[in-house]
Amino acid sequence: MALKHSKQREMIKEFLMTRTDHPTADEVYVNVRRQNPNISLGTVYRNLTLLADLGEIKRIRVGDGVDHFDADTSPHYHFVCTECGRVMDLQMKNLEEIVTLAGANFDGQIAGHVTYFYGVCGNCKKPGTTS
Amino acid sequence: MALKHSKQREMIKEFLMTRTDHPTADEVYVNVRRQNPNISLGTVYRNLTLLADLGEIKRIRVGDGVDHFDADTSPHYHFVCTECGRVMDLQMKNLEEIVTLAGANFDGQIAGHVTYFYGVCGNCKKPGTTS
DNA sequence: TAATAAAATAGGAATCATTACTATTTTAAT
DNA sequence: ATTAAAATAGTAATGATTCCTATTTTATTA
Repeated sequence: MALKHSKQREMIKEFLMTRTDHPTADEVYVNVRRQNPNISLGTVYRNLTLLADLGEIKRIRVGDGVDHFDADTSPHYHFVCTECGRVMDLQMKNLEEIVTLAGANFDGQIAGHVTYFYGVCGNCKKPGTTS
Repeated sequence: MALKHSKQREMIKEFLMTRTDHPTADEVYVNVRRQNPNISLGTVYRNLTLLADLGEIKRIRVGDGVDHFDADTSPHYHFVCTECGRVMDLQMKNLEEIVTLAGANFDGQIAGHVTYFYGVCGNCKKPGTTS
């Protein structure tokens, strides 16, 4: 833990660590405001970006137009439910080898890949379960 | 070709078909305006969305905050250059089998995957080449 | 401990991509 | 030719995110 965090930054990181789903900046804002009603949305954004730059959290983009954040920085994949929009973790091995495949007929230098999966989550599959 | 396209819609699709890179809505707008200086940005957006919904073009999201569009609707992967931001095609086999891997320890129904690669493109690799 | 400097905040304004709205025009159908 | 449907241009609205600035908090130093 190189940098000493401000109170609000610590709060934001703590909150993220309690969550296995992957909140958006606004969700972080709404929740953290319960402990600190004065915190501003700008502060949430600034600190999420800072934490992501430090590598202490991860920014997740799954094409829904909103950034999600994850306190688990270990490499893993995500699933987005096309019904409820939730983003959840997937238990599966890393696919780094596909970078080699991708580089085989390509001129440039491939540094990495982004992969996520989509479909209907376990909750939405069960009819009548609106949660 | 089920639906008869309007003049501007046809123009947009034609333009996309001439491009192997993957223009954004604004790039489409700027270019198509050369043939029809009166076309509005709203029309470009509306028709790109319509064409994508019809399956005649594909919307590509590579996490740069802007949608790109591709007239090639066959399944293939993309590469984003972290230097110049360009989005280009990759020559490689489809990885649909990873959906099975992803579904192995997952509760829901996985319908598909999104994968793209990033790194430095051939052009940006060569130092001094600013193009 | 008081004074000074640096870092961070709250709150609001600005930005940028995209979508929505509406009066008008174009195209199709009768 | 008349009427109805579809699409457009142009502009306003939206929503996520970033930027700006006066003020506050925290750290540093004498």
